[in-house]
This record gives sequence, structure tokens and C-alpha cells, in this order.
Amino acid sequence: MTTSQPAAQSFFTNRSTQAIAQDLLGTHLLYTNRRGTLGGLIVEAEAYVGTDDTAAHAYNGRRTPFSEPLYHGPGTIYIYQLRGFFLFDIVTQAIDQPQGVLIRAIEPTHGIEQMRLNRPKPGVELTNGPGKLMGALGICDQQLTFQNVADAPLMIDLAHRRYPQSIVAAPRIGVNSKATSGQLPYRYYVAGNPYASGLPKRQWQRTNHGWL
DNA sequence: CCCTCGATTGACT
DNA sequence: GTCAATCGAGGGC
Repeated sequence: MTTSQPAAQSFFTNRSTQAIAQDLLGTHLLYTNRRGTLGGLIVEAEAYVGTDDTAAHAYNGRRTPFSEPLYHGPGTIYIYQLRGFFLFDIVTQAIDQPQGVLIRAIEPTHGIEQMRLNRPKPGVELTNGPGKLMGALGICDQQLTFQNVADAPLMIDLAHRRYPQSIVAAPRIGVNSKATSGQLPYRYYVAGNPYASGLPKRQWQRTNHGWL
């Protein structure tokens, strides 16, 4: 058993949400429950940069019970439901800056058999989307919201991380491209990794799935 | 109260 | 490629 090193406050300190989103690529997202530990390497993430970002839940200072977790500081887990699926955000900034990162895809490394049971889909379909990866982890409620990735069963492990050969920046998925913030390149993914979401069936792949 | 719409997915032409 | 399911949040009245 190797030791895990949960993301500490310092991981989030003194840098932009965009920088944090990119640095999350290659870290492990791990979920431990009584079935064991499930998860994988984060290969895709999007930054949502708060009150000026028309695509963000906190746009224009909006603060409701739905978006409240965004105001609870770095590392806060923000799970919300969209069209019947659960999505996972990590809050990135201090309580007066309601910003976060949406984890959009992981490359499975832990508990793959269990994840295939949770979500019986072939190949990259297991975890190549924000709702899909949560289904694979078996998280289908908001229990962990308001907990912190530093000490929750759902954690970011920095100890055994990898690093992308290169990162692609692109407009975010599912946001209105005509809106003010619609074209901002705040979606980041590991170049050549097949688990990034929305890729064509036969997308070019890099050796090592794009890791150094 | 009623209406609109979404940080998605999966099925289908 | 297109499109509908589906349901709660949010906003208007």
C-alpha cells in the first residue's frame, strides 16, 4: 500500500483557476468506499471563473442553495445534478471568489473491474465525460458536497501524479458559444489521451496516452 | 404557480 | 452529424 498525498491548501493558493485546472491534469481522482478504491488520472478539466463568467453558476454574483458550495473555499466538493447525472466540481478560490473546476474525464487506474460493474460500457465510454465518470465511481447523490478533497472519501492524490506531454486548451463544452464568455479557452485536456470527452471514435492517440 | 432551460448522455438518421 | 429525455433550479408573475 503506497501512501496518498491529498491535495493541500497550498495546491490552490496564489494562482488562477485556469492554472489550477491545468495542474489537475495528471493527478489521481480517487474514491474510496467499502468496495475499495476507484478512480483514475484526470485527463480533462474546465475552469469556471466566477462572477464575470457568463457560463458559471456564480455569474453576476448569483448565490443560491444550489451554488452555495462555490462560496466555501478552496478544495470544497461541489456535486450537482444535471439532467439526471451528477457532476463534480472542485472549488478553487477564497470565499469571496466563487470559482471552480469541473472534472470532465479520467483515465481509469484503480478499481477498473468495479467501475465496469457500476457503468457497463465498453472502452473509453467508461469515464470519458463528467457524468460518465461519476457513474463509474458509483456516486449518485450529493452526499460529499461541502466536504473537502483534502479529507473526504473523494480526494485528489498528488503523490503519484503524472504530467501531460502537452495540454490542449479549447472552448468549454455545453456553454452557449454566443454568450460573452462562450469562446474562452478554459477547457483543458491531455493531448492525445483517448479518454478526453467528445472525441471522434477514431481519434489520433499519442504513445503513453499523452503522458511524459 | 408556471415556464424555461441546462457545466449531459445516449439513441438515432 | 441531429435530437429528445427528464427534472430541478431559477426567475417572472
